[in-house]
Amino acid sequence: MDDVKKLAEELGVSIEGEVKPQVKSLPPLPNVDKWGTVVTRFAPNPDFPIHLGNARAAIISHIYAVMYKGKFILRFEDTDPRIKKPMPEAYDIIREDLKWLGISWDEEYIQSLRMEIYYDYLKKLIKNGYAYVDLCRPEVFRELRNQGKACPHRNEDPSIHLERLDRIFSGEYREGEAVVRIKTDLNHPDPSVRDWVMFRIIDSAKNPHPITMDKYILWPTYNFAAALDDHLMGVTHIFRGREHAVNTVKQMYIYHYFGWRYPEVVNLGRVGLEKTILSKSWIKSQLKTNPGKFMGIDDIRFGTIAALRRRGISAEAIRQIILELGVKGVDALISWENIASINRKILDPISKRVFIVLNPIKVRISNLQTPITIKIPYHPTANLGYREIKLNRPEVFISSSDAEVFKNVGFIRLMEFTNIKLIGHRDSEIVAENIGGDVEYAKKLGAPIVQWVPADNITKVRIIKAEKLRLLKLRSVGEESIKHLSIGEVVQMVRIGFGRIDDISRNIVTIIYTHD
RNA sequence: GCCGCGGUAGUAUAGCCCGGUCAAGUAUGCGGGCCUUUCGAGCCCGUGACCCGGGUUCAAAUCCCGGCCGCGGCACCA
Repeated sequence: MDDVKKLAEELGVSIEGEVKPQVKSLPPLPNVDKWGTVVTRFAPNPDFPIHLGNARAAIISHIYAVMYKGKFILRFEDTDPRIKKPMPEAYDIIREDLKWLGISWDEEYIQSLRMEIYYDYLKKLIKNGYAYVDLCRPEVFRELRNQGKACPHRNEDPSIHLERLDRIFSGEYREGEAVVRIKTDLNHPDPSVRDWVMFRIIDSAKNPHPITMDKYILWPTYNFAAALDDHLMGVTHIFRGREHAVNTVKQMYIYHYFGWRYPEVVNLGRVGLEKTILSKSWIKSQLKTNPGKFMGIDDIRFGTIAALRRRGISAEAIRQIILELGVKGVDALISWENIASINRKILDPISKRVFIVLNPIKVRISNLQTPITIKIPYHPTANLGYREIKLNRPEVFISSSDAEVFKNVGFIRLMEFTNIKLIGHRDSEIVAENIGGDVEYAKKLGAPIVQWVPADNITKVRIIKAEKLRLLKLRSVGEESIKHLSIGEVVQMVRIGFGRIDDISRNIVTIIYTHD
């Protein structure tokens, strides 16, 4: 042994398997010195729980805040009670998901609770002639805007607009009848930038907001609320999806009018997860039209954080994957192979090993004294304790695929127990003889080492597995100790793969298949 | 159509700003070996990539131009 070590040293090879940190670090942030303290934020829309793509912005923003000893803010952007109506439970689910991901925040804001602030600044903009209340019909405005022409209301005196604003507040206009626009460049190459909408009327009696109910009818758009808040909250670095690129251009106008400095922006590419559904709106519509076909918002075929957690993917694995993607603006499709490999390495040292047999075939063993109790450690090296497997009668189950091998080889080792020799088989039953001996003997015989379960002392196990977009349910049997695991625990089903205990009832344990 | 972003091995990523040290690093996958009472983990070795075409330069993955391909935006959504 020492010779090996010495040789390794001479060759400059490490045989200690020292833990390479391998923690990929993020590149430095631009212009940190010009801002002083780094302030980042994660600003989800609570219309649905967050998914892996959202988590990317959250994790990166949080890590940078920590890296620069700055501040991290959580801000719920819930200013559309009509089209993206907030889901009341989502606020808490998102908070929980973030905590689970290891993200903590220094400040939290909910935009629907900041309406008065938005109105204040809106009035300032109107007063100074930077914004106006537009009474044109949408089609009319669009027509003019596409030609680079001003709508007739644009050049009216600020006092008129202030007055109209009051009338909006008093409910004189209905949805679609008035809108507040910011004055930008009517010849901007991107028509959507031209005098974009800062506020619109939403009939909150018809579409009450879960937090403020029908208190407000004039709602800021994303671009107004986010732009204002980023400044008011002192955000210095913004990480958001590429789809927001134009929004930066739009929001600059507000900053320009107020004389503020726009934060540094990093546009991130979209994240996809192989064979998984990420789109919030898609998931939402599926759950609405086919509720019976799914396991809920955390159905393991979805890419929500809740789903990944339920499947047995660790928060650490998600963080590593996200870190590996870096801060590029290119889209990335994460493969399950990669995620599984990372997750495996995290779970392998800490998860219990248990015996589960798929498609059980009974093996009757002669020359075996029963009852007998076999004590097996839960983990080969980590100290996770032992479980006992009781055999009252000399009969065990092995999987049908192992049974086939047994028939060919003639010998097999029941893992951690004993070696047996094939005597014969009929129908769905194998007859064998206990020949005893240790692992070395099994190796000498060329006997495969397989997991097994006592035939008269089993726990029924249902394994749920995501196969692309289908859900497979595998029926199997496992050792009795499985019943005593805790829900949420991730175990390694020996020679099958990792699985998370999803449910334990008197007669069946449900395990969600994580990955190989 | 218009505006914008990007294209490094099967997949993901480093390098590109500040050309040479890049005959391109890492992870995963794949092939082989070792270890191991798992088809898991670990350890060795190997495999495999700069979208295409021009230009600048002594020198280009890196800079410039053109093309192709992919993606995003063009909402009274975020």
